[in-house]
Amino acid sequence: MGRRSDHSRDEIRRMALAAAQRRLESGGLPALTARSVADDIGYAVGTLYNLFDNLDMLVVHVNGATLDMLHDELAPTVTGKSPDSDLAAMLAAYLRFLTEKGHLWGALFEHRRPGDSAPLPDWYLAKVARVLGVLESALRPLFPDDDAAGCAQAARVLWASLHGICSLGETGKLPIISAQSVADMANSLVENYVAGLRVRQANPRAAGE
Amino acid sequence: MGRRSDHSRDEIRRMALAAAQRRLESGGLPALTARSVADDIGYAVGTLYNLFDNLDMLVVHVNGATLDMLHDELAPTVTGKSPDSDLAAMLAAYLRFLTEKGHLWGALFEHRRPGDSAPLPDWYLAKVARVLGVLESALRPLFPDDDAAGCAQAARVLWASLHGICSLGETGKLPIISAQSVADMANSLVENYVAGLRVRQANPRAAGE
DNA sequence: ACCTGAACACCGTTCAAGT
DNA sequence: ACCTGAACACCGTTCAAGT
Repeated sequence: MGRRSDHSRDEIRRMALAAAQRRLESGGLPALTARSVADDIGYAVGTLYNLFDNLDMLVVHVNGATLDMLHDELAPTVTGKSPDSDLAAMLAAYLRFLTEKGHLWGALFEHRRPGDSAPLPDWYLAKVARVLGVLESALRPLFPDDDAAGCAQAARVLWASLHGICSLGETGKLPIISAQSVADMANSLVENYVAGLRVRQANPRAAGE
Repeated sequence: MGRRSDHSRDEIRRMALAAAQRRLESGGLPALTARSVADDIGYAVGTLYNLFDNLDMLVVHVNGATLDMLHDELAPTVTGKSPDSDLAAMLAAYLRFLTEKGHLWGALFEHRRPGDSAPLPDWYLAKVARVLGVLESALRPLFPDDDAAGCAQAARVLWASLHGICSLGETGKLPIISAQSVADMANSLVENYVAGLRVRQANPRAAGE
C-alpha cells in the first residue's frame, strides 16, 4: 500500500499507547496483544513494530505512564506533620489506586521482559525513583539528619514488602492464606515496621530482645 | 494408533510431572509447554489432556510438590529456643531455597490461572497452610496464650511481605529500586516487624508514639 | 518513506480416527 | 480404552511487496 499520512508518526504512537492502556485496564496483560492494539487504532500489526521495538517496549511505556499517575496520587499525601499520619494517608491513596487501577498497577510487576531485552531505560528508572522518593520523604523524620541512607533503605524495604501484600491481593492469592483484607494486612505491616524502626532507632542493639 | 501399555496411567502421570518440574527448574514457566512435556516423556500432546484437565492443573500439581519441598526445608529450623534465632534460621533456609530452586519457587506466584478455572483444590490449600504453620509456630512465643488469632495474622502479614521482597528479587526488579541485597532487605523486614510486634504487644496503644 | 498483510514459528486445546 | 496427530484459533515478529 504505502504511507497513509492520516496521522503523523507521533500521533499513531500516542494512539497505540492509549489503546494499549485501555486494553490493559479492561482485561489485564493477557488482553494487550499486538493484533488487538493494531485493530483498535485501525492500522496493520506491522505498523506497531515501526513505532516500538516490540510489545515489551510498548508495555514499558504504558507502565511509565502508570508510574506517573501513581506519583501524582501519592505526592499530595505527604504533609510533613507526622510520619504516622502521612504514612496512613499515603497507604490509603496507594490502596485506592490499587482498587481503581488494579490492572495498570498489576502490569508494573506482572510484566515479564524477554530474556534478551536491554536494561530498562533511564527515564523509566527515574519514574520509579520518583515514586520511591515520596515514601522516603514521609519516613524522613524517623531518621537522624545524618542517616539519609538508612531512610532510603527503609523506604525500599517497606515498599517491597507492601508490594508483596498487594500483589497477593491483586492476583487473588490472598484468600488462600488469610481471611484478613489487603488493607488490614498493609496497615499491620506499616504500623509494626515503623514501630520497629522507632524502637531500634532509640536502642540500636535491641534486635534480640 | 491405540493404547501402548508401555506404562500405566499413573506412571505416565508421574513422568509428566517429573518432566514438567525439570522444564520449570531449567527455564521457568515459559519453558513449561504442553508440547515440550509431551516430547520429554515420549507421548503425544493429546495424552497430557487425558491425565490433566489442562496445563493449569499440571502446574498446580508441580506447585504442590514445591510447597512440600519448602515445608521440609523450613520445618526443622523451628527449635522453640527463641523466636529471634528461629526466625533467623528459617529466613536463611527460605532464602537458600530461593537461591537453589528459584524457578520452582517463582512458579508458585507467577503462575496465573485461567479466568474460568475452578478454585484451588483443598489438598493444595492444605499444603499452603502447612508452610504457613511453620512460620506461625516460630512467632507463637511473641503472643499471649489466648491470642492465637493475632499470631496467625502476624505470620500471614510477615509472609506476604517477605514475598514482596523475594519476588522483586527473583524477577530481577530489585536493582531497579535498591542497592541492598534480598537478604539484607528481608532481615530488615523481619527484625523491624518483630520489634514492632514486641513493643506494640507491651504497649498496645503506642502506634502513634 | 511508510504501511500492509501474508508468512513463520510458535502457543493451548480438541477430537475424529486409528488400534 | 487409550493414544495419536492433524486441526483450530490464537500468539509475537518479520519482511517482501506495494504506493
